[in-house]
Amino acid sequence: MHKILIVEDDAALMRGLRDNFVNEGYDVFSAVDGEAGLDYAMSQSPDLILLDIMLPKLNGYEICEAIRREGYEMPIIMLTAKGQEQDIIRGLNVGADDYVTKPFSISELLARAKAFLRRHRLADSTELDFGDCRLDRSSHQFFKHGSEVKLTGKEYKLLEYFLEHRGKALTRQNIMNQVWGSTILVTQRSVDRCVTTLRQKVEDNPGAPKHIKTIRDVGYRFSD
Amino acid sequence: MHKILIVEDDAALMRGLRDNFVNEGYDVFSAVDGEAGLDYAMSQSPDLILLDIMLPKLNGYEICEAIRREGYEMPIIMLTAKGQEQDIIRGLNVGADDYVTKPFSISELLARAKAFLRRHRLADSTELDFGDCRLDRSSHQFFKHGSEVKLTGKEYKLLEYFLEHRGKALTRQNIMNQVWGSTILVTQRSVDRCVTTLRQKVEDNPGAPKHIKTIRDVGYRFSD
DNA sequence: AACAGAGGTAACATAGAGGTAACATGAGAC
DNA sequence: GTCTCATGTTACCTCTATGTTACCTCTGTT
Repeated sequence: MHKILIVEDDAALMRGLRDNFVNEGYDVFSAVDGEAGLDYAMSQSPDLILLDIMLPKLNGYEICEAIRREGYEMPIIMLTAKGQEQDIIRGLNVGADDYVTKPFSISELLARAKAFLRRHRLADSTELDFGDCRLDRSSHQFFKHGSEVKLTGKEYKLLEYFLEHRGKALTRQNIMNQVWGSTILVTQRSVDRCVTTLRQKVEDNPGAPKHIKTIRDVGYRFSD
Repeated sequence: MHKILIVEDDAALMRGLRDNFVNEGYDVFSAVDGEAGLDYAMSQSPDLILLDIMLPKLNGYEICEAIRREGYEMPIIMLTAKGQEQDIIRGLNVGADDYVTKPFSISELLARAKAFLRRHRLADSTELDFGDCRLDRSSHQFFKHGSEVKLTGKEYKLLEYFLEHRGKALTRQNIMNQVWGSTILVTQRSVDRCVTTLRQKVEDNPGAPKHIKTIRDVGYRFSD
């Protein structure tokens, strides 16, 4: 079941959108102002966001920017009343994936949303390899040099997150948001600790890690 | 510090705009006719331009067009007395990024300007190149002649600052404010020391630096 | 040439970031 | 209930980045 967040302050439009998406079998959550929308996006990490631009408290651009800044990567579709080029460009610049101009056809919007969700799912390759290791998501197992090494839940999610962002510098905050979820309050040192245990299972020489590198004052980086 | 150019022939409006932007900490430059505005834009390459349409000598459209023709890409916000759609479209067609219709609210204009400047910063290319070197911000790595050279946190930030201000004379005070942060109190000699270590990693011949030049009695300048 | 002042840089001191062991807590299995 | 294991927290230790100082070199001025 896909979770969809709709951020829209026009009650009538909201009702229409909600009904249609619920009908298609999505789990719909709604927010009527910018702040609530941003809060929800951060804490619940929905699979897709429909985002109006003109909103009370925080506008759509600001929300979009904030979401991306925190490292979330779910698709965002902007709903814009104005068709002006500059609005669209501005939206795309702050990290939106697509936009529709009001008034829009619901069926077109549904089609676009479906396409994003499908693509997102397909992009998940079931096997993630690096070095002589393999993470198999279908069986939820990790193999090193051909034999299974048991990972705990957090270790698994952390490794998965690293593998989906190879080569990128990741801050502890990014990692906490994505692996722990931003509703959970844990110390940043918990990230360090989990990294340590993961290194002991993943690295040949955990004291001199080859894959999970520390970037002082920043966070970590995974390299193949 | 962002440089803003205001081209406006109405003295009262100019004063109001200037005061507000100076208050927000921008470096404001002004021109009261089209020719002067264009000259300034070309020679100083400000970070943002506020451009009135009705101007003596050259009108706003002509200036905008000329700036873009010369390859400059800073954001331009048009100030237009007329709200007619066609003026707006004409402005966008000749390369403006946004417009506000007089009379406009100063705070709205400030917000838009801020958004453009911020986006410009975010849209900054993730890779910064010079000579045979490359700073990759997404992975937080520095490469020289194709192989990685490790930079410390300060060295990284200092190099990033240099690269964002190539060719400009930077005083030690500028550097301290931007790289160390103006709350941190350190000796200016700390800047020298950091420059030295950075040179040893960046320059082929640190004793005779090619990129990080000293400007006696002033500070430093970075050149490609 | 002598000097003064600016900047380069080696050497040292130290704060603080991160690794990690040890302990605490809490949930699920049985 | 008890046991076990995952995971968060704390404390301690190590190591490195970085600020400061001191001394040297270079440059420009008289």
